[in-house]
Amino acid sequence: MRIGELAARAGVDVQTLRYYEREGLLDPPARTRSGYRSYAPAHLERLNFIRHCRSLDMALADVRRLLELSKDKSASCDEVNAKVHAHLERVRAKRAALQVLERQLAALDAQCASGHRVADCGILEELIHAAHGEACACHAGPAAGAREVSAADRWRGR
Amino acid sequence: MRIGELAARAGVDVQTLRYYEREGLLDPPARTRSGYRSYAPAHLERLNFIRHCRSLDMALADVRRLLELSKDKSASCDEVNAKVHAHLERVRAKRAALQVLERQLAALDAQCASGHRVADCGILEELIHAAHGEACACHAGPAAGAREVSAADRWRGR
DNA sequence: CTTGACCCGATAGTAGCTACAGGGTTTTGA
DNA sequence: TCAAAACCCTGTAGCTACTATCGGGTCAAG
Repeated sequence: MRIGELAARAGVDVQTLRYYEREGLLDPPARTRSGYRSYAPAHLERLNFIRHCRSLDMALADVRRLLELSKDKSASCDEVNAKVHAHLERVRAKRAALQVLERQLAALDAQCASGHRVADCGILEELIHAAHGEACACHAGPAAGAREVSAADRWRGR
Repeated sequence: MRIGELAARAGVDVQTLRYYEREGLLDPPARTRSGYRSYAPAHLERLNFIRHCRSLDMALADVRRLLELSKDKSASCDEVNAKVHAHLERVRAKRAALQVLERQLAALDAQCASGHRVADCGILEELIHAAHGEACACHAGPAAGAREVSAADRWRGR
């Protein structure tokens, strides 16, 4: 199986496969004489596993570790459980933060009266006004929850 | 006001301010003879506006546009309204996707029986099993909703 | 006059791809 | 038989919104 076929079968981009190989998630396949990658069915299985984990929004580093762990059948699976559980908690936290954010934006969106000029745009006014009250960020205003979104946006990087 | 003070007052990193300046979000301030940045109070106001928009998870490109628009008081505010509304819709979609994801992960997490070895780890088994059923991605399986999360993760980039 | 806190610009790194550029190879069909 | 199209290769740069580090300059206190 050449790279294009594997990519099509798994529904990913060819570039992504080369990227996974570079990152050590997919074993380097055999090569034809002309240097083309030649994949075995096992590669497709592994790739499907990776994509499934990614569809659950797991970090590639975690996926790589799960792949390692799954090789050693006699190893303890505590780490697997912990990883999945920790990931669930992060997703939970992020979803909660987005819920707060959604409410704030909905309120902002509702400010849009029929003012057609920027001069009396309720949204801009609200944005500027809120910005004033928020300076110094040393109190727990309504934006405190949302502020965590930006941080949470990077949770996979930790 | 030097950069350190402005950063402290707005609760951001000094580097972030230099970044905002480079990106055209903050006007270049005056400089002292030795080249230090010297900010006016207006810079703090503007910065607070930016940080408030960011706390609502808006993209910097959108913030930059809002700043431009807010200068011309006689301009139409349709674009402001549209931007905020579109942003709200993206947040809504992402939150919904995360909700689906959360359910899937919770189910996965519940698979963790008391098997202590990888060989009989319910989670790994489930991950591998699900990956099999998912190949080709041409049907709408339970992961279809979650798959949008990864895509949604990049919605700001579009 | 030295120590430490501050500041400068430039560069590189983060996650997970995606999109080139500038080549070589294989397949198809006229 | 040969040309075009479709595929493949490596390497590099781009995306977001920062953050960190480097090597050096400046300033205030003691």
